[in-house]
Amino acid sequence: MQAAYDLLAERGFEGLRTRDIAAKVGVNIATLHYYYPTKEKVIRGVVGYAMGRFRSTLQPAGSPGEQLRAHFAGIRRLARDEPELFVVMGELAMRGRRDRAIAAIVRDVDATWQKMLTALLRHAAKEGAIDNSAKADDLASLIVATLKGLFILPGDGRDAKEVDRQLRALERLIT
Amino acid sequence: MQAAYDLLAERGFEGLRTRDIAAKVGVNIATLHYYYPTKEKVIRGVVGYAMGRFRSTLQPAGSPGEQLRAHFAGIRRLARDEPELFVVMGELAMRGRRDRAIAAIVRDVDATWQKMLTALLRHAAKEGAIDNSAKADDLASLIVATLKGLFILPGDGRDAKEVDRQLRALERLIT
DNA sequence: GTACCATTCAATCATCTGATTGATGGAAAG
DNA sequence: CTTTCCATCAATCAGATGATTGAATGGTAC
Repeated sequence: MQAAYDLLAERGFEGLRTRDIAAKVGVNIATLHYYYPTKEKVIRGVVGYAMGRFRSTLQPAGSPGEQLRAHFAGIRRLARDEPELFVVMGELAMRGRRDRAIAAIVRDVDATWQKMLTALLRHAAKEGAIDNSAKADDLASLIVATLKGLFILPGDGRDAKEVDRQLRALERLIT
Repeated sequence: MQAAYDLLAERGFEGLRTRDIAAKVGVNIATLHYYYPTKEKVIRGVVGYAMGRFRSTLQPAGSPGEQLRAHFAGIRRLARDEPELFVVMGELAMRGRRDRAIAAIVRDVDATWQKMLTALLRHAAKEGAIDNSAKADDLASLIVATLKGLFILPGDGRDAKEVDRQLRALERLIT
């Protein structure tokens, strides 16, 4: 799974080969097929691995008023420490267009993310930390879209400074 | 180019085959290779085709104060009328990670988009239509990221209503 | 010691895929 | 009419690719 995950991040679905996965593990192709009968099964495994990894970072922590900022900081740290994760998420998002099973999983993670953000925004609004003119769930889905655009898609703002500036602009808009 | 573009939107780079392109045109593979010696050349052609298509929608129009809203409406209309374009842009963005030439082109289009938005925001700020506490270019790059996340990546908000709500939330945040 | 089972591998298969070749037909040039 | 050039095609190639097979290895149970 680790090898497949790494190769998926490195070459995308376009360049993912069962032979390469087996080679990276240092094992015969037949051995790979012994555990994962088809390439599809391998991919399913990787999807679970990657999504679990992302899910585990969604748990909010810290003082209520600071949770939103903490969440952004957490995502930014994740992007710095494990950039492959966002590449894989992009690959999965794209593949979700043509693969119902993957689409369902991606949708599920998105929904979890958005719900968490919604709750977090409601909290912050009650404390008066943010403006609550917009409905929390609308704002949450917008923020999710922004963060995805910011971290999943490769863009101009790839250097840490640029991302920092963009996140600050986002915080300023919300609060 | 049209056939290759359509197939790229339909199957992604992962499933793009020269044979299928030729078949879609109703022509022999050798004929395709007669005009485009390699698959790479075909792809370059499609990139130019797609990016030109998007670029042509970036020209702002309408009364100064309404240009921002008009821009959002234009993107939304484009997403409705030509959803393939955004799929292709997503494919290109992803491939840009592994293909310097494509990355440069994508970066260029992004920069054009962001500059246009920056100018548009400055206009609106002078008119007092929007808050100008944030630097225009920071805000512009943030908006580009949001729009990309909203339209390029497949998400929960695929139905027109959801997108409408998200765009309205974005407008409310900015103004 | 023998039978059984899980694991691994070298070799191989069938198909896919980008690309090439040599031939054919037809239009333009002389 | 003949020559030349352009466009197209059927056929084919070489390498890649997902998957399978049958044999070998080593460990466990009886």
